[in-house]
Amino acid sequence: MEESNIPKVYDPQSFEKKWYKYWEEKNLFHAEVEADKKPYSIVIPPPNVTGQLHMGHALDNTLQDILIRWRRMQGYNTLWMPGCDHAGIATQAKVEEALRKEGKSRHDLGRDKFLERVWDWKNQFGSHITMQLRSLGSSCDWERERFTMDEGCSKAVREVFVSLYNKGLIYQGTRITNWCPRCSTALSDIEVDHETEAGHFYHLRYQVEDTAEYVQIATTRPETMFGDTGVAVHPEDDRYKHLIGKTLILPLVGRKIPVFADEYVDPDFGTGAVKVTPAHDPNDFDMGQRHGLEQIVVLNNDATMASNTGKYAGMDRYECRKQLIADLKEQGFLIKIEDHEHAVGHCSRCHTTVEPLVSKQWFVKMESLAKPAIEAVKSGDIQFVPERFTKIYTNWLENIRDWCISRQLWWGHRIPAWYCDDCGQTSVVGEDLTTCPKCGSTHLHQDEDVLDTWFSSGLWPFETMGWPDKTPELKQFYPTSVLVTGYDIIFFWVARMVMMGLEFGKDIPFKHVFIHGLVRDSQGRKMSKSLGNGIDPVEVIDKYGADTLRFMLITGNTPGNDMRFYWERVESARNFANKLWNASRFMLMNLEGFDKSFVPEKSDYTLADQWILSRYAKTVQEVTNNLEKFELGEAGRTIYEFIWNEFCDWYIELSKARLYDTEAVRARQTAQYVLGYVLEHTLRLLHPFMPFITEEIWQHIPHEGESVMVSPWPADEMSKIDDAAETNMTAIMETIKSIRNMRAEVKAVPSKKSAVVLHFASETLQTVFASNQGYLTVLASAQPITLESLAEGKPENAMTAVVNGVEIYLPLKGLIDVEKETARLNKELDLLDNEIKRVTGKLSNVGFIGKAPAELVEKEREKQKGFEEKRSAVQERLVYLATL
RNA sequence: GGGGUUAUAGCUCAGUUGGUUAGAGUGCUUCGUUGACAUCGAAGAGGUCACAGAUUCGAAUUCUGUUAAUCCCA
Repeated sequence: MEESNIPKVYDPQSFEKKWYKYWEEKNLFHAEVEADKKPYSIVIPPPNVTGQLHMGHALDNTLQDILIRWRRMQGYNTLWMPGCDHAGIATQAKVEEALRKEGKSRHDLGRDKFLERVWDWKNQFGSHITMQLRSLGSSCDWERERFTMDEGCSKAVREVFVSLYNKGLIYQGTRITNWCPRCSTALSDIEVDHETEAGHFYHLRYQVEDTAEYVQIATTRPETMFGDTGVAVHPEDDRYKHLIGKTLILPLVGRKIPVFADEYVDPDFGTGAVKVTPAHDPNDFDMGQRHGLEQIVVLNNDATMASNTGKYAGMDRYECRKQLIADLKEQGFLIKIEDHEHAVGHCSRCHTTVEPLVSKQWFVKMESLAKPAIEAVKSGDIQFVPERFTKIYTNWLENIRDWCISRQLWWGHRIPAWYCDDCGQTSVVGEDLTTCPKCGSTHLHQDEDVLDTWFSSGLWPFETMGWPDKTPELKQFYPTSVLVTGYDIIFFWVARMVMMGLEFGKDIPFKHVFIHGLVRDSQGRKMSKSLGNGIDPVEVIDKYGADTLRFMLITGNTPGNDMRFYWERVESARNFANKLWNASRFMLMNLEGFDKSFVPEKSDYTLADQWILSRYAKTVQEVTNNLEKFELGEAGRTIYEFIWNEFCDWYIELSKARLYDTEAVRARQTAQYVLGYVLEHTLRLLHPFMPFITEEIWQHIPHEGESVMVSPWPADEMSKIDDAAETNMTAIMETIKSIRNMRAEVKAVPSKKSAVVLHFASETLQTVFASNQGYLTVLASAQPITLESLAEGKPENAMTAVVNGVEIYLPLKGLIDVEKETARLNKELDLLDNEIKRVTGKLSNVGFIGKAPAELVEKEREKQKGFEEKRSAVQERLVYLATL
């Protein structure tokens, strides 16, 4: 039989690990392909393999786990596919940092040895984050765990690369890209964060050849001057029209560059004359293409000045700027320096200022891939939750530019391109190449670069299911049901998965995209390492339990919005767990004599039983509806309120009399039954949110089955809804509150009971109260209780309150404080007057009567009646008081 | 420059197709512990729903504008 002596206080440490192990041992997370079962699948947003769990992960995975556990209980064949991302730059940087501590660089080791080190690192620390996900309770199918660098994913990546290349959608080109001097690699456009910085406008003097005239050029980056190959002006700019076609002399350098006209130039910006450096600025690059200008690269990959910059060669870019300005000033080329705010690009990984740089890179042509991806969302095949993110997504895709996918790193999927040293042929093939298909030479070398990490992440929904093979997994679980992720990676990841999914998975990768916000600190700042304001979710789990963290994360916010982390909110969630814990304890302590086979007859149910069962049934409906709408926070709040405000605050109290009376066996058994039914079913409702505590309690109380996590989700409880019981119980509860209120007003001694007289408007209500008056005694300290009809004379020396259909009198032994009582009733009168004024105004408005739904008008009429009845009772009382 | 989000109780936030006496948690005040829980219970104070218009019989909720905060894109 069940154990009844469970600890007095909720102690998550004592059972969380145990249950996770139990679920894994019973293999409850695992999904087999079962063609006849309805599938529900989610692929995890793969965390960085060497990373550690932060609040964002905790939120993201809690949301996924709730959906997965809920659908699993609903009977779906449920797959949550876990895995990690190899995270090119981040992981490589970590290993390089470790090497640096040994005084080495990756170049000292060489590519192969370095990669061995990375794999060692991955094997050593790679399971760290998945262990942390387990401690959160994530019910992932660990048997299927994947890694973006594993064999299957590598195969998929090659397949996709070769296919896109053969379709002409991948090409190699010498173009301007963003270069991070610290990471020493090219970046895609979205890996650059633009920030407004305070900088300067340097006004320089460029002399017109063979004249005394000069053109004033304003630049924010004078050091790129060495790469200038022209100066552009707007064709309609009268100030410069006469110079178009003329030649300028580059200061200090003496090189000759042309003046040309281009619509791009904004005559109102700066001086209206722009120095053009095609190798170091994207706009200048475009102008250079239009006008056939030479590209002169003047910066090295580490952001020092190139050898073609004379005495500045080797200097850091900023050091050079300083020196150069000094030199220009000295030689009279500097006109002035103005303060100027401008947007500067930073590496999203390391925050170093990026350099736009011309280099040879691989690109994906986006236009034809983006089109169907836009269409899939516009047509509603893929739906964003909340809907507003649709616009963000489509706007980005509609203005998309080609995607630079090559990275000058070692850790990642190496580009499957081979170059023939003899004939120069480039071959892109799926298998490692040893002979040149063109000339048969064996002198080949593979492209040194690796692919952008997001290239393989983009294949995640289908590469994890065995693509390119036609696996049963793909057939059953692709497309996945929903993707859960933060709004910060819609471009990086979501959009790319949609494009790749449509192109290669031959279908959308997921039906819904459920977007959440960021978890910020209590001041609303982003949690970050540099600020040191991050809260470690593992610390919260250790101190308060995973259930507490989960519940805290999903309540008190709405989908798509950021939230703040407060320890007070953690405590509040913990208190809720403790409340549930103790409610269960209460039940276990009163289980003696429990008969599993006992089922009450309809006539056995008390009003309180009918009420809580009805409330429970409505809770099931509401929670299920909210989950279907992805309103997980609302769903959680609904269960919270049911458990705390209805089940604990009222039903448990109402059940006590029957439980303590061991003589009336049948009544006691009915109470045990209802208590057990509601608690056991409520635990199921709560299980997706708080898996551990619900399992721990569920296993203690009477139950069927091996785990609450695979017990059926409550459904079809409609027959339990009983509106009459709810109305009657509400009247009793309102009456109890009124009596408590009055007792508090007169500072009644808590241990002493008060006599109460109740007058009823209807006989039915009087009967209901007659058979339930014990509740008033226990919960409102009312005794003796006199029940009379409204027609009876009113008690004279008494306090008064009115609830719908009931007038409540609290006769006082001594004289009542006429002044205080009058003030209290006058306040009540004011309140009622306001309400009556409002309702009457509404009801005398012909527009309202005519246009509002009849049901609503009727409701307002009833309200009016209720308010007026109360008012006259209060008024009558005031008249009486005035006579004293 | 373009776009998004937010503005409701001291604080953090709910309020989902327009109709509630505008809610919760936390904090605050008063009272309460021999039988689930002080990680608790009871009672209470606290809001011109940012501002100005518009639509409507009716607006915290829809629309427009203003202000402030914040984010994304360029």
